[in-house]
Amino acid sequence: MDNNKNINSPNNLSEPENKILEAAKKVFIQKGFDGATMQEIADVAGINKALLHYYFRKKEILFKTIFQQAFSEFVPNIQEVISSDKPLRKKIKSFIEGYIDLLTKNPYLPIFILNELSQRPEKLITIIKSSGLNPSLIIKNFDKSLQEAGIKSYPIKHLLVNILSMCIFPVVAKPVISSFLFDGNDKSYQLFIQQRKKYIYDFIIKALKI
Amino acid sequence: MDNNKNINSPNNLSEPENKILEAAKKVFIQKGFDGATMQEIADVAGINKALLHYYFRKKEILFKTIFQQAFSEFVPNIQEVISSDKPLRKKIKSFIEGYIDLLTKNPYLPIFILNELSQRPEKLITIIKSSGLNPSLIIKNFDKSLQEAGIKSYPIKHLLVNILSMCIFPVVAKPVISSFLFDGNDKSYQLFIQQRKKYIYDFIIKALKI
DNA sequence: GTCTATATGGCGATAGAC
DNA sequence: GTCTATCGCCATATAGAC
Repeated sequence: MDNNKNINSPNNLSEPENKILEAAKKVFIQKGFDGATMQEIADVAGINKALLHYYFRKKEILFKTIFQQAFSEFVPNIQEVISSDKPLRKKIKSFIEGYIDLLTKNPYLPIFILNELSQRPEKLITIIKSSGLNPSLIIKNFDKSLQEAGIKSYPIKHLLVNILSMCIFPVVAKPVISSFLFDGNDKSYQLFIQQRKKYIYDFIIKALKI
Repeated sequence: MDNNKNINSPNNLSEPENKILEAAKKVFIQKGFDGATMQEIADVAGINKALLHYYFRKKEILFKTIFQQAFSEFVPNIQEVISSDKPLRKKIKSFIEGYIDLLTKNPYLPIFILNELSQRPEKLITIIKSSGLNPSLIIKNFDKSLQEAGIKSYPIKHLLVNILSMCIFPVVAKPVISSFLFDGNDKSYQLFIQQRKKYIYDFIIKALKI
């Protein structure tokens, strides 16, 4: 029996379980699967290694739990935005602003996801497929919006990838961009990212001639 | 004395040194610093661990050598393209096509660079700074081209990042894109990447109203 | 230069007392 | 459930024969 329920917790997990997950998230996202150690996760969680293995029998099990959680955070409420009944321009604007805010709050998330996914595609692809994301529905809704706005000349998958690229890549490539374009000045880089809300939007609107 | 020079080699390195570098590149790029082992590198090179340490005293030294080499491959001849005297549209077109070809040939390169750079920014930033890339010169030349083409309304750094994002991100995010947009079909994904040469170009040209 | 053998340490994982 | 102690393994790195 679990005599250690945390009544104040929003989920049904015991208190150490929550501390472990929080610690594991921090360590895995910062160092990746190979770079993270169970010892460090235990230290951050304020428990010892043995207890870690008591709750999550293997490193891989703990990792997959974290990865799944991270992936669902990384995928925003795009479905919601796209299927709303706002005009197309508003939809695009909301999506960009929301996503850049999300990325600003979780700058390590995308590179973690993308790197792990590159190194263990087979093992992780099932996890991302069970994320509840429905790409064909998104495509369908987005396509409808484009049709209504009279845009037929640009393929929707490329448009979708263009938008995502321009939002995510600058966060993933922070070290290069910050160093080469802003002399390592973090304030300038952060400002640049915020400015992108406007400039990505402008770019897309002009490209689509809306 | 080095009694093992490889006369046929284009560089000045001994034969085992070249085999080691080739093997290390393959392993490091595929598995990252933490995931790679000296044993595997030695195996791929067809030598033993001890010899590895004879030539490169520490894993980190070998890694930095590979990283530097990888980074200079990852950074294309952008300088050359930008400072040529072709019209702006041609410059943009050449750059996109050349870069996508480069990325198609080396699809693991960008995620390797970006991930290692995220995890060890301080240690690697000096390496990328010594890459010979001159960003302010590129900006300057590119800016001149834009001025001549009568484009003043869009900030150059954002434009530069937009172009790079749309080229690089789809390669970095291959597992997600392939799985979600193309049902895991690699042929379809590869075709998509090739199509991007045209669609990225179109997108930019329209956005800039050239 | 190249090898075998080994030192040394940290890793994931488990045993077993409490 | 939580701890200390420890196992077995594999990592980087070195010693020393040839």
